Amino acid sequence: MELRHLRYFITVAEEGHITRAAERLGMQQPPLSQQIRALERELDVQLFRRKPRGVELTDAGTAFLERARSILEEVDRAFATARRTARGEQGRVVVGFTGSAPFHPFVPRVIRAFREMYPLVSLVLEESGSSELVQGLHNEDIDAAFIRSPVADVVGLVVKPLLEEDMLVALPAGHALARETEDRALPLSALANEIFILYKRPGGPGLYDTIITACRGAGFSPRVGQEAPRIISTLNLVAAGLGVSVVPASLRRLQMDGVVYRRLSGSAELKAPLILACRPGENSAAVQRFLDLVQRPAESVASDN
Amino acid sequence: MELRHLRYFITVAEEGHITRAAERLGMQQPPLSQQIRALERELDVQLFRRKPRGVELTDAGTAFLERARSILEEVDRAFATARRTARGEQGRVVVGFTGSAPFHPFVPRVIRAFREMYPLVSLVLEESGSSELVQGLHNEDIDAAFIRSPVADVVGLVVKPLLEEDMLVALPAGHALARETEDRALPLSALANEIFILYKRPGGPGLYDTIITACRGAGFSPRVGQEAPRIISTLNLVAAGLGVSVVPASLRRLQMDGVVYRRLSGSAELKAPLILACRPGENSAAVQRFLDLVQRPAESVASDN
DNA sequence: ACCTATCGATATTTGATAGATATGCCTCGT
DNA sequence: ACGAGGCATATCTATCAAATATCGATAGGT
Repeated sequence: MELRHLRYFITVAEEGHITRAAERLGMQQPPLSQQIRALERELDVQLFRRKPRGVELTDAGTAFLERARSILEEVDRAFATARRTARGEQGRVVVGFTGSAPFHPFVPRVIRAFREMYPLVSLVLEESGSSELVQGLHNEDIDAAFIRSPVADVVGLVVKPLLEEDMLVALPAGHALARETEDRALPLSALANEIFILYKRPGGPGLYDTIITACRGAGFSPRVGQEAPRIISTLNLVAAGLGVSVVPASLRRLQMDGVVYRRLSGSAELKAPLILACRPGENSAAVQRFLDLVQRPAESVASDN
Repeated sequence: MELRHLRYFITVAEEGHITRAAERLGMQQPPLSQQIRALERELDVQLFRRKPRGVELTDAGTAFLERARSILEEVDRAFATARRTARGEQGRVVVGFTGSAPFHPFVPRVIRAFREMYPLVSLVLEESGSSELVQGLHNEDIDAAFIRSPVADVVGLVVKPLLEEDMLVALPAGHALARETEDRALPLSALANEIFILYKRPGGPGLYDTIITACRGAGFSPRVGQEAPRIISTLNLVAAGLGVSVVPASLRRLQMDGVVYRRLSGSAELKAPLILACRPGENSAAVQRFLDLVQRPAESVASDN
């Protein structure tokens, strides 16, 4: 059996008339009669009762008609699905991000834009640590990740800097340096005697190294206090008065009681990058759409905090 | 597109290898390659990535594979449905019966047997008055009906007597005739002075006429009291002491408080028939199965009450 | 690094079969 | 009774699926 038989059968059933159906199908009556008979022979079921004026569905024919229609519909749907999947309009994209990434407005903005442009793509979001994200990319558990800094084991991954943002110092509310006018930039060297609460990623260098290096550049070697497993937890420690921290500017959105942010000056190298990591080649079209969308406006949006 | 393309596609997807798939399909590799390409061309979607050793589904191909499989399954189901419907193993049968019919064990027995033999046929049961049932047969609302007596407007319907059963007299519990030993038959003439509560069917002769005729044959003209719209309601009136009634023997199963049944003698013609009515020709196979099943064992079961 | 086996693509031929043409036969309506 | 309408049958044609032969690319062995 072929779909042709179903198409013919449906038309004949709808017309109740082989000759008219043949006309509608753009063919002659005899071959249509033959194909219908061939279908009946294969089914070993009489689908039509031949009447002197036209044909009429048998009960078996009626039952078959329903099914035949739904089969053709499903064929159409299968076509549409394949095409949409090929075009990246349908499918699944798993996006990972570190805890600090979504605070930069770029990330939620681009995710929202993607959902609007490709509503049929199911977008799975996963927050996790940078090393887990990199691992996830290798395992093909995730397709793309927003991370904060170049990672060690990114060999075999594509890493694209999206934007850089300034870093702020986060001070406990009662701190001496927090009393000054907030919007005046603080020289990094002013923090020489502070205890630093830093986010230390287990596997490889992150913002940690960036900060240490910047401090050295400002002429002091920072005293590092407690380390926290996630950026947000460092702020909890700052709020508790255990020290100061240096965090990406977008974290300012996270208004925590007991934490005051101040801009830093004289440390041009103290920037927090936002990086997109993905697997090279072999990405599904939907993933490719996502990557394109993320990178295209990245330049224009750039660092508008 | 034809089902052939789907069959080929699925096999290639499963083998990941065109040459092996061709082998499994009992054909050569080049035509299979061509058909796959033709499918891709029609879809305008690449379904396979050609690798040096075999082929590999693309994401679109994976999405399409699922659908393709379910389409072929649905085709199989459509075939099975058509065949079963043709054989009468699937479909719908609407059976009507008058209120008194199901009390004869033959009716529930045959219905149960049908359900067991043809579990895929949805059997709809409808209790209704004889004239409504006849009307329903004409309107094609019902396919077969168990009725009690030859009906007037059965023209155009097939009417098949299934069995005959004796009739009993139903007496009020306190009645003089009810005091005698119950299992001794009562001559019909003994009821000469009783008031008869009879079921009077609006459209045509029924048991009503049978009873009147039998009484005349026994030498008296019955005094007819209240008439009830359904046989069972006559028994309510009997229980209330408003008179006696004559009902099919199977109604004995309906043990009502205040009603006593006695056999009748000397009235061979006083029989209650059970009749199967249906439309001539043009019945669905499932209905035909039902009619066959009802009539085949009807002779053997006959009148075992 | 080269050579060879593997496997898909391409080119050409063959064959099956869907479809066209011509005609027959049955039924209904006039 | 006759003609028109409509499906079936018979025969022919053309298309397209499949077979055969060959090419080309790649991976893996030596």
